[in-house]
Amino acid sequence: MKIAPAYTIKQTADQTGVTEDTIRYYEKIALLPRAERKDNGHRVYREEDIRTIRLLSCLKKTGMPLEEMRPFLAVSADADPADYPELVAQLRHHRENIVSQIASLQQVVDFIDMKLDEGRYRGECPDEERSGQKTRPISPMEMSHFSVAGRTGKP
Amino acid sequence: MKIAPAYTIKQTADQTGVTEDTIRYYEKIALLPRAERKDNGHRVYREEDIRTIRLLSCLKKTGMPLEEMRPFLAVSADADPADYPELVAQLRHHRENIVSQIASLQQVVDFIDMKLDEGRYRGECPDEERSGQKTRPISPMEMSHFSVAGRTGKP
DNA sequence: CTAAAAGTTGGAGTCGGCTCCAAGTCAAGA
DNA sequence: TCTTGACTTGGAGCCGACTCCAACTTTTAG
Repeated sequence: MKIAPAYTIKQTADQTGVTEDTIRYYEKIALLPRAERKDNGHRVYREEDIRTIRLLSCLKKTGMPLEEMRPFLAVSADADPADYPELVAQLRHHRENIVSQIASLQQVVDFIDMKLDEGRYRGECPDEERSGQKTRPISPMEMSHFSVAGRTGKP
Repeated sequence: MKIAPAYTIKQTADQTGVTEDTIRYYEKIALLPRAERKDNGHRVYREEDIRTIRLLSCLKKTGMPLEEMRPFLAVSADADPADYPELVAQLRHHRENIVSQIASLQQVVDFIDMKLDEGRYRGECPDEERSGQKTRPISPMEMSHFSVAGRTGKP
């Protein structure tokens, strides 16, 4: 049988771009499960852990607070999410958020593009808070032809 | 001639979803220009200001630190960005970041979708840190058919 | 005239997310 | 044997981004 490759915390940090301190911190606040230890107490990481840490780092880049990441990890660690209906609901909810965030980002890109190839323009953001209605689920497809909402400059 | 509509800080807060305190804070740190005042010292906001605040709020949702937003505002306020080549470079740089962030987010969506309709899977994040090479500029188009990078589960 | 509502200021406090110690353990090399 | 280096722990400190407060000035309603 094959041996599963194991990594030190330093190697893990290098591979994920997350610092050792931060990895330990995530473990401390139980965002990551307590890592396996060697006899000398040193942490050992597996491919799976590295993927998990990458996922965290990825979510972090999107501005998600650490507390909101927990549902992702629950799903990431456990076997079947279908066993936890509440978790599934949370995940769906997060999906919506992210999709709408993609739309926001796409608008920022549009904003920049506009600014870069003409002088004056200001894009709008889709705003899930405004008028408390459900976030409209904009599909990634739909998003790509997002048109400019209004213009401010002279005609 | 028409009168330009003006808003109180409260109305502005309501319309943008940014609290009054935060708006004042942004002004304090000069992220927003000092707002026009009425005779009694109360701040007055115009459509333009509201758009600017929405832009900030939009950028914030993406996890961008306030300091990084300044270039956007410079462009937003000034006339022609082409006058400031360094600013243009910064904007392009930010555009790249955002595009790659969109890709990250899309992967998170994929991750969730996978998790939701089968049991176990773990996606990867595109990682600009790893091996210091330039962020590959993934176009929004290209992104929409992002395929799953690898799979861990059953065939 | 008084009271409540909506604003102003400066400054203090809070909270999330690290980041940086100091003190200690262990393993390998000169 | 001594030192170097990679790790461990608990805890303190820091910074960004608010958030709250006290003291004050209007303005509007009753």
